[in-house]
Amino acid sequence: MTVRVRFAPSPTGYLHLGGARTALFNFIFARSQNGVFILRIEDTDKERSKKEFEDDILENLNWLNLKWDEPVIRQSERTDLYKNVIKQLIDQKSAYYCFCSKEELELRKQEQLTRGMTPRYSGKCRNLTDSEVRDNLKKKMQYVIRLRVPEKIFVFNDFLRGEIKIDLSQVGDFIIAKNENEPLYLLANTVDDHYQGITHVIRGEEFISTTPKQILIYKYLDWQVPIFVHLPLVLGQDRSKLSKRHGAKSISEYKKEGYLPEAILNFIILLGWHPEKDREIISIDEAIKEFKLERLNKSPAVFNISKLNFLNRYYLKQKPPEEILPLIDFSLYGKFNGKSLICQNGLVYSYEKLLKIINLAKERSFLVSNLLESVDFFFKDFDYPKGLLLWKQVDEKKIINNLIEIKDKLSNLEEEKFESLNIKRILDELSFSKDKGEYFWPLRVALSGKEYSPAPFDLAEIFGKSRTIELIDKAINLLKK
RNA sequence: GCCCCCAUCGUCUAAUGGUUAGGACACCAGUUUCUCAAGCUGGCAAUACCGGUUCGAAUCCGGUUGGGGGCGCCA
Repeated sequence: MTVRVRFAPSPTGYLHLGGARTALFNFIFARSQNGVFILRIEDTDKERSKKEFEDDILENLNWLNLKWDEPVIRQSERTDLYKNVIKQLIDQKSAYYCFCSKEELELRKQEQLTRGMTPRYSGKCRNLTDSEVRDNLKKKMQYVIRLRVPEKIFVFNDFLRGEIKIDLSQVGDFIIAKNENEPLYLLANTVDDHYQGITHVIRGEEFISTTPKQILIYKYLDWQVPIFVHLPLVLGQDRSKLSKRHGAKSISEYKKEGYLPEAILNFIILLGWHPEKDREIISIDEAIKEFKLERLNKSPAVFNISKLNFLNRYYLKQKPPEEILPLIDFSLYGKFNGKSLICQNGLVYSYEKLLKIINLAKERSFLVSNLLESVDFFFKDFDYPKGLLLWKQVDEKKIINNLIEIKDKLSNLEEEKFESLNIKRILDELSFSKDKGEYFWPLRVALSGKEYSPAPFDLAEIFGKSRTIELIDKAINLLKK
């Protein structure tokens, strides 16, 4: 039998890390079994469902490269299907009309709660006769449709947790539809899982307690019950469920901040699953090869940003600069036309030079969004305090002298040899048997204006001969003042 | 309050009856270096508690405690 699994989000919020993780486990399981991964949008709640959220979910699943195999199903487009099932359940007396008012129910619920009981429906409308129901409907009384729940101990099997026992007498007859045309989650979800031939329901642990209710629907309709796999939850730093309402960041926010999809996927797959050997860096393709449902964890995982940051740095370092370049927003630094960058101060950087800059910068940042911050001196005129040029206790005159020496040597270096290796050699020769800092430090400050930066010879190559000389002159003049 | 789930370093986790309880992140130190970052080397750090089963328990069983989830005409 072909494995068929689904990710079934409701479009009532942006796709967040927890949702992406559920989608990922479904996706990986499907791929590992040569199965089918389905995306279903559960938009039965017309009040809260928004197109904006649906678009966000689709867009970000695509960005994460979690591609679904069949056209997207929207519950709002399948009302006929639910209608038939609701009718059948009523006809066979598995479900019934309930005319109790919301106020009445709320009152009873509060009463039960204060008495320390689990709130449940009394079953007041359970045994209304057909004619009573007809009369009430004729009178246009407000109603809902409830499922008849037997009072017995119900046992079901969870793939990870084994047998779970729930006392149905504590559950009570629950609402499956607002009316003949409007199913609620519990019903719509079950009907779709059945008609879409879902074999494994892989979803969050928060659904464990509703599972018996859903299985009851399967039983009433004589449908094959799928295998249930309840994933442990992802908890926030405060150890509560990571959810939209708790301000969990959306995937699109992570994207905007400069996280790479590879890093996010690697991060979330380790939340509740681990490959057999001690391995932290794992791609989705590798994970698919060795994925086994059995190795899924049962305990919740606390979300921890520093590991995500570590992974992002790792993947950023691995990524060739030409793949990073298109991800960068150059508008902060000048006009980028796809080939070269023209800075506000008139400096121009070719595509090749931008790649070199990215190579230097990616060692110093773990996010794409602030990648160029550490090397912004390339793109603008900058100032720095005179004292920054000084190295240890070496006096100003010596530093001026050294900068002049460097300048002379570099001036003599031919344009086409103005490369990092050659420049480094010159600096090494000048500082031979001396404290290297006397030469490297002031040049580095002259070229970057910063206390911390990449190596001066790398900066010089990218700046090019004339800009390098210009910046050295600027430093010398600053010292002479 | 009631029901359900869970329990190994601060965090993510490995070890499915026999290991000095392993790895990764974070943190700290050393190394490299003109600076920063990266890299490399090392260090700190855990089986929640109490009983039981067993020659032997992180692992199996019971209880306690702690954490989480659910108890909607939300999903």
